[in-house]
Amino acid sequence: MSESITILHLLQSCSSLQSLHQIHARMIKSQLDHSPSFASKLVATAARLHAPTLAISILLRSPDPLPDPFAHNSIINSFLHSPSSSPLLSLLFFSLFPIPSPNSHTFPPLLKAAALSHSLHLGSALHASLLKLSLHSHLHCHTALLSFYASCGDSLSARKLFDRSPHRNNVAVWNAIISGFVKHGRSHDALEFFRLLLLYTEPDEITFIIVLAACSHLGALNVVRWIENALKGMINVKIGTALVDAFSKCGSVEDARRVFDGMPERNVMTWTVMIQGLAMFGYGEEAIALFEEMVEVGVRPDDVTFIGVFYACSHSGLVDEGRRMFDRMIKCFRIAPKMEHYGCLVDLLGRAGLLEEALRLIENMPFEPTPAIWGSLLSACRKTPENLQVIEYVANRLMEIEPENDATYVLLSNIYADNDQWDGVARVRALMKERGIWKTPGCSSVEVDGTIHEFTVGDQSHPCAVEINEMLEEIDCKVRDLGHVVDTTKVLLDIEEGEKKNALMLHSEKLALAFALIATAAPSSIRIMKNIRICSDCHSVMKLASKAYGREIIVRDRNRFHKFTNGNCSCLDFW
DNA sequence: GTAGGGTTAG
Repeated sequence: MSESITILHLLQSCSSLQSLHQIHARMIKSQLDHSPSFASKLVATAARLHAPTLAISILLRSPDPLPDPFAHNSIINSFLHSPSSSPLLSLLFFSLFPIPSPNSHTFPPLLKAAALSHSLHLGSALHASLLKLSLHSHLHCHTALLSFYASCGDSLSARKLFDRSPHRNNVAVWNAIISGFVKHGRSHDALEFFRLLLLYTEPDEITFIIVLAACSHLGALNVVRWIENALKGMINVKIGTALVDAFSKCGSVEDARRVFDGMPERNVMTWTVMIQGLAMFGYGEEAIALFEEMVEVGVRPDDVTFIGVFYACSHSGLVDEGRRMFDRMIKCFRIAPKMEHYGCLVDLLGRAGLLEEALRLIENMPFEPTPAIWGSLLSACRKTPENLQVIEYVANRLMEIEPENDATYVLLSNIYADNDQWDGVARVRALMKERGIWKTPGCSSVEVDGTIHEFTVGDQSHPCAVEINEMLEEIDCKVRDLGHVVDTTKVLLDIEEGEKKNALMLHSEKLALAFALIATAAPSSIRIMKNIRICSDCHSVMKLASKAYGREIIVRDRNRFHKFTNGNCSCLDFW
């Protein structure tokens, strides 16, 4: 075998930088390093081994310029994928080392880097280059461009490209735009596009995974069921895990468990989503039991699994179990606790009223406490409003670090309201006004006959707005008939003076409830999903409405479910 | 001829 063929084979199978150096020495000895095609392969091999800077140094030492873009493309890719590198470096390399003749392989990774660094400027410049080179319609460049605009939130440009796309029979183009919608909280649009996709082409596994994420945000249980049916018999670990997760997040832990039990193969993610699903619904003991089963069958839990485990403990008030699990995570599984784990533990202790222990934990953490840690203590404090001194201390710390974060103000205001301290509420609201803080509007969704209806606070844009308002009044009357006085004060505080009457129960989840009551007949249960950061105070209304209308009402507030039946709530949280 | 697009839990 000639030396050059041997070196080609060696480069192909090279798996360490040490052997790369040896091959390089051999190339110099046989003077092959002067050949542009060999130099190019050497550079590409260094890039493949996640050594982009070594690749650049070989590139610079190569005697002749390399006309083939292969070596440059490999370095761009290497900067994008090397664990210790930043995507911006691939863009920097591209601008500092111009490629003599860039091709269709050059741009997709650069566009991905621009998307990852949220740089609309750099991406638009790449778009211009693509147009200049007439590469803009090339399938992979076109998809990458579309994905770039969609994931940067420039949906107008994304839509423009998509509407004129010559590749609308290609599923990747659809996946790019649908995933862009999901990333920007427009899951409703994502589902609309999914329906449209079915008219043009066949969805693939990636489509289903993206769409299942959209369903999870919206609580589109029937769409998840439809997908499960469409996939009959073709459920692998990935799609099965996504299904289990989507079913749990849509409020059907039973369906999640059914899919989980039927899976022939499960990995750490599958177990983790099932544990989380049980935890979300308040089945803390079951979640812990499943964790033990997981360990017993030999699946090693990771750091995310423990988030689910702590979540289960805090949701079900299992304080000792939580403390034990924290020790076990460190000692038995050698997992170093991250900030998120401390956050969970702080939440658990805070909810149990052990504020001093929670504060001690924060002080003894090996990291500087983040706003998220203080925030998790503050929201946990809501369970024990009698500790107002600690609450005010924590809230003040938070307002110092993050004066622009609306969640802190709203939380503190709600805690004062829980304690009937209306002067406190007024103080916080005045502070918000003074500092120009805007509350992020909450958004709730409800599925009726497979269609998702979305509502924001005070939303009057629904076609049935008139009926919804009448229904809200009716709910109010029925609830009063039950002999309970609805405390609407907290709701009214959000609204300016003079609008009190109309403002009654205009929180987004109440609008969703009123619509669902009009649109569905008893005894069907009502599932309302709320994707926001802050809890609002609709709990008592939901409780009473479940009794007045004989309905089961399930409300998801972020990742916690509250189940209301016949005037009772099955969750331990907060209330 | 090598490589390139859409993707998985808190």
